[in-house]
Formats: sequence, structure tokens, C-alpha cells
Amino acid sequence: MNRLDASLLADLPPFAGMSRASLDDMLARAASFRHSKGTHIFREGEEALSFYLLLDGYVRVIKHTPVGEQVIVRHIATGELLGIAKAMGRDTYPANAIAAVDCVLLAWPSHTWEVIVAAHPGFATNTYAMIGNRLIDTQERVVEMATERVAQRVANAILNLARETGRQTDEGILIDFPISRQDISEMTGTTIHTVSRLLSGWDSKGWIKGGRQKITLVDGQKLTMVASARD
DNA sequence: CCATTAAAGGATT
DNA sequence: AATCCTTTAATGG
Repeated sequence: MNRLDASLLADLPPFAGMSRASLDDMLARAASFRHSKGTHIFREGEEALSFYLLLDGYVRVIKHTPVGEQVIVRHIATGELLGIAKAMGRDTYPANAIAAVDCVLLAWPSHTWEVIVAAHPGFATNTYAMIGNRLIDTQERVVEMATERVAQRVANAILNLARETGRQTDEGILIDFPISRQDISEMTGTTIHTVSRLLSGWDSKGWIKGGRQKITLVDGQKLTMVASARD
């Protein structure tokens, strides 16, 4: 079915330390497919029929508020798992996942979760460590939202994106997928206008380089200072 | 300090 | 042409 080699998985965090035989077994159970930019991989509340590994691309995890606003809960980068409802004792997806760029994914049927976890304890420990890390991330976000001002939150969001997905260019660290001011505002709980004003301010100081759906981090030191300034 | 509103121009499809 | 993205300014909580 899929002509993927198990060595593709070996370097990815969820499969760290697993034997070649285990990787082959996991790959044999998976189906690979593509999602074009902007399409849903799954929706909040939907029955969680599959769990996924992002082989290539970038995925946004989004929640909608009752009044129709949306919040970007997190981003999923290449090599990360998503939709692992079964690992959290759920049988529906807790949020929406949308391809931010064209994506390649592996999918496993959720009903194989128990079998896979039992057969491959290394995969299980890696997965639960990852869930723990994501929990820590969201806790940090909660503290940020409650205590930091908008400029700090936006600076942090950009620093995190640059660190997680940045690609070095001659100008600085380019955030390597299309990210709009609107996206940043949905990540940081503010408005597109405030984000735009902050970014053009930092742009004119030479700390970042902005463009349509594009941000390059030029001076990480300065932005780190903004992020940690207590006034 | 920050959200809201309004207005306008550029980019994308 | 229609829609989306970004910027700027004014206003008010």
C-alpha cells in the first residue's frame, strides 16, 4: 500500500529508541495520504476514527468559541503525532486540525491503539512524554495570558514559532509557513490590529522583517527582551 | 494599555 | 471582480 521505508520513522521523536522490527510493524498498520492546504484533517467532536503522524507540512489546531471566534490552540510540526484521542481516554477529537500548508500524514485506525501500545512499549512511553510536554506548554500559555501584556505574548509567540519552525536565511530566521497577523492574534488572544501595529513597530526598529503572511526574526535578543520585560 | 471601528490600498485567486 | 491581508488613525474603556 505505502512504499514508505521504516527508516523514515526512526529519526522522529515518537519512535525514538524503537527496534527496526517495531517500526516495520507500525508502518505496516498505517496508511499514508495527503491533505492540501486549508483542509480539515479532523473536526472537534467528531468520532476519533484515526490517529495521525505528520510526515511533512504544518498543522493548526483550532477551537471555536460560542460566538464564532476562533483560537489557535497549538501548531503541530513535522514528525509530531496528532489526533491521539485514545491516548487520553477519549473517543472524539477535542479540537479541529487544519492543514496550514500541503501536508503528508500517516494514519492508524484508532481501534489499533491498544494493540500498538501493548506491542510497542517504547512508542507508548514516547507518546505519554509528548502529552506531558504539551500539557506543560499549555500551562505556560495560561500563565502568559493571565499575567503578560499583549506585546510580551506576541513576542513570545514569534520566538516560539521561529524556534520550532524557523529556517535560517540571510535576513534572519524565517518562520517557514504562511502565518498571517490574524493567526498571531488568534494565538495570543488579541486583535489583528494590535498585532499589526506591534509588528510594524518592531519592523521599523529592524528587530523583525514583516511581509504578507511572512515574518522573519532578525534580532532574537531584542524580542526576547520585549518578551521578558517587566516594564 | 489595549479593543473597537472605520477606511483604504495591496495581494491573491 | 471578489476576497483576503495589512496598515493607519481616531476614539473610548
